[in-house]
Amino acid sequence: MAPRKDGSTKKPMNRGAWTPVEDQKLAQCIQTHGAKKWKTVADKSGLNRCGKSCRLRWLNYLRPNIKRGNISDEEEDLIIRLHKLLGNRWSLIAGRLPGRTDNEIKNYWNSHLCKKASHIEEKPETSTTQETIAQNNIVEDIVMLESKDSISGSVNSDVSFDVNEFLDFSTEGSYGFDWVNRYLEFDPIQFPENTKRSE
DNA sequence: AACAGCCACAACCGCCTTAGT
DNA sequence: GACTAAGGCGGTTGTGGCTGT
Repeated sequence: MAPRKDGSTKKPMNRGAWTPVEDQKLAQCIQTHGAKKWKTVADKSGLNRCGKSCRLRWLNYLRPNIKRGNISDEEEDLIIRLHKLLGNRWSLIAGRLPGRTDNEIKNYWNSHLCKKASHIEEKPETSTTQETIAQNNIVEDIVMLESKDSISGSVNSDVSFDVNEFLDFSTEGSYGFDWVNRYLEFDPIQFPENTKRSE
């Protein structure tokens, strides 16, 4: 077997499905060391798993407040809309869906929504040039906001929403749908002022 | 009942970015 | 500024379960 790219040529790491015992050990270790120092967590847990693997397991499965399965129609609709805006930026999309992981959304997209979306794509009755330009601006806004998490308040004077509110999905109730409705439910013909920024 | 094909999901891989020195 | 290790992300693969024949 060729040496792994991560440089670990020594003792082989555990791979494959996680056992309940491993989950328990990992959770305990994260409680002690925090969910950030994955190298430390991997070392101290004694699981013989790499940091990456621990991180993935925690983020996708063990993390508290995680929602599993039963993606609602509302969430599904949001995923489709966000994917139309953001493309395969799964982590960004997941950031708008509290309790959902990028991996889960990615899987759900690939297995459920990919065909559905391409169906919709085949008859792009609502896609106008104006809307496309507006959507591109929204994507730029989102990416920019993600990179400016230290800045509070309005980043772009043309964008009339609060950044902290925009990025705060910590509360179960907020759900993150308001902002997207504000963006996505506008009709460029009915609300031409929404597309002004593209001029 | 047995088998093949399909589907869903967990996990891994490799690349890129970021942080630390 | 250069280098290295770790983290983060998207793409891909492996596998178990389900369904149809």
